[in-house]
Amino acid sequence: MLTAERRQFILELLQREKKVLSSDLSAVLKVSEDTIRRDLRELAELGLLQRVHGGALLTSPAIASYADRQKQAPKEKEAIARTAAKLVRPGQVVILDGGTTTLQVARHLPLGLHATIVTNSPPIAIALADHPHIEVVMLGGQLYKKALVNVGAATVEALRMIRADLCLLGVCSLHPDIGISVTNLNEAHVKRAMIARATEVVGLVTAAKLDTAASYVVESIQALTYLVTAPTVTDEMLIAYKSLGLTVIRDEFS
Amino acid sequence: MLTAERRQFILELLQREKKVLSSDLSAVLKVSEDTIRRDLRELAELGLLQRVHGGALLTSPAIASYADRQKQAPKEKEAIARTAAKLVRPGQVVILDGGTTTLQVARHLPLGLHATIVTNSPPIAIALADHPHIEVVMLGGQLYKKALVNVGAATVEALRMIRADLCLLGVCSLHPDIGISVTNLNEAHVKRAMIARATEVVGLVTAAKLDTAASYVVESIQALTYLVTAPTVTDEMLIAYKSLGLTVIRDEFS
DNA sequence: GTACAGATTGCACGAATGTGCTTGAATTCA
DNA sequence: TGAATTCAAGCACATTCGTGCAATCTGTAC
Repeated sequence: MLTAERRQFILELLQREKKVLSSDLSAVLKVSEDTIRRDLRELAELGLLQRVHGGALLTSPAIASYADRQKQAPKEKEAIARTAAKLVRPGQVVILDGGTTTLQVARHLPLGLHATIVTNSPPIAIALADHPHIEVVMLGGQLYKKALVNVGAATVEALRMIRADLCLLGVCSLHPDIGISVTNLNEAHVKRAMIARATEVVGLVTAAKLDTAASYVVESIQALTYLVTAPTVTDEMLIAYKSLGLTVIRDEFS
Repeated sequence: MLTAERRQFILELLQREKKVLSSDLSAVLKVSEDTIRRDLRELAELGLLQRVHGGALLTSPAIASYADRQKQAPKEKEAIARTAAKLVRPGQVVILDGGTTTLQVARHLPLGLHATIVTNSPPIAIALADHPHIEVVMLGGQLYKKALVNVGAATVEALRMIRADLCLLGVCSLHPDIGISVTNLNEAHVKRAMIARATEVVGLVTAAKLDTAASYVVESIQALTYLVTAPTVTDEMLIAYKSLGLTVIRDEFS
């Protein structure tokens, strides 16, 4: 195994596990701990990980907490993301909201797909950077650090220039009567603008977010064209939404 | 076997195996390792593979150039970045250009610093997300994947709303007569707009970029207030720049 | 056919890189 | 505090790399 290859492996493992131990890596990769330490030191110098006694952690606390959320129900999110990614047609202009589920969508877009992705999320932009045929348009604004998305008047204003075919919206809370709601007013404004600028709107929602509400209301349920949810959600939970005219898409168990 | 034919074979094998070893290729193709190394070097220059010690790896072309550049002279870049980070005063609004050196600047800003950072680089925005007292303003635009920065009319337009105290500019090429130049026209437009919107402009430049020029000229040397460069650069190399009125800052050896 | 320029290749040699080991210092934990 | 682990620095060894140089091959012009 080549040195560069080994380091790439370490980074990938770190991405998945959130932390790595020198001793484990030494055993798994069958090289001395010295070599592992050298690897970790050099990767840390490049800013690709954070060196700590005994191993290494993901780069920054903020990204780590972001990574934490990424670990919450990853299976469910991935299933939703995979299904949602199939809704994107070649040549479309798609607004991709920020969030951990939508980040998964970005990762699951087929490599051959030609499309334009408009997003307010720096991590999504970076994730799409090595996608050969996707044009990425980034919406500027103030960075809302907790969610790693750009928000504010600049973001809403930039959206006024966009006329998209599809909007994939990460939904924090969904309730039949209250509608789509979030915990941050700026995010609400941006999501509302995104909905307004797309022909079809898809809500991505995990089971835990169904029938909940937060402080700031984005739009009513009718603003959504499709609802993509996990296979674990029962039909019963969805009756109220279907009766409001929503088309519900659930992935088969994979 | 023709040279072109051999290189084609290398690329195909790489596509299948994800990696190739110089020694293996030498044996299979019955040529010396020197020839293989030459092949790999030239293919890497074309961006068709990623050269590593011992062989080559498959690469996603867009992001590869960025990853490569991150590995070039990291020590020197860090020294420059550390020095440049000291120029930021509390409370200032600072435009931080994209690039590998400026990313290091972001990482070296003191944790206690209160400031606003305006940037067109998603990686810089993410790097600053865990900084407790820095407000991050992201400039939108089209993502230029090779450098991971946003460019285009939207970026320039967004800058018109900004009036910054300081601009830290990653300089690709610097020449006493030609000025600051870059390899991409859109980048040139953005850098020019950044310079125009800041009271003081700092150029960050590694030794290899001094006295070079690229296709698109951003501004003359006089547009810069300060030039930050590495301790390895000799006084002699800087005479021409100093005589143009530039204040040159070199870090002490660390 | 002959001469010549340019490209390609293999070889030699010194430099750079990667690895494991040893030693002594630093860190962590009981 | 003491013991165990982890770390950094230095050393030796093997591999890989880059460069300069000479030999070979290719195509072109005369």
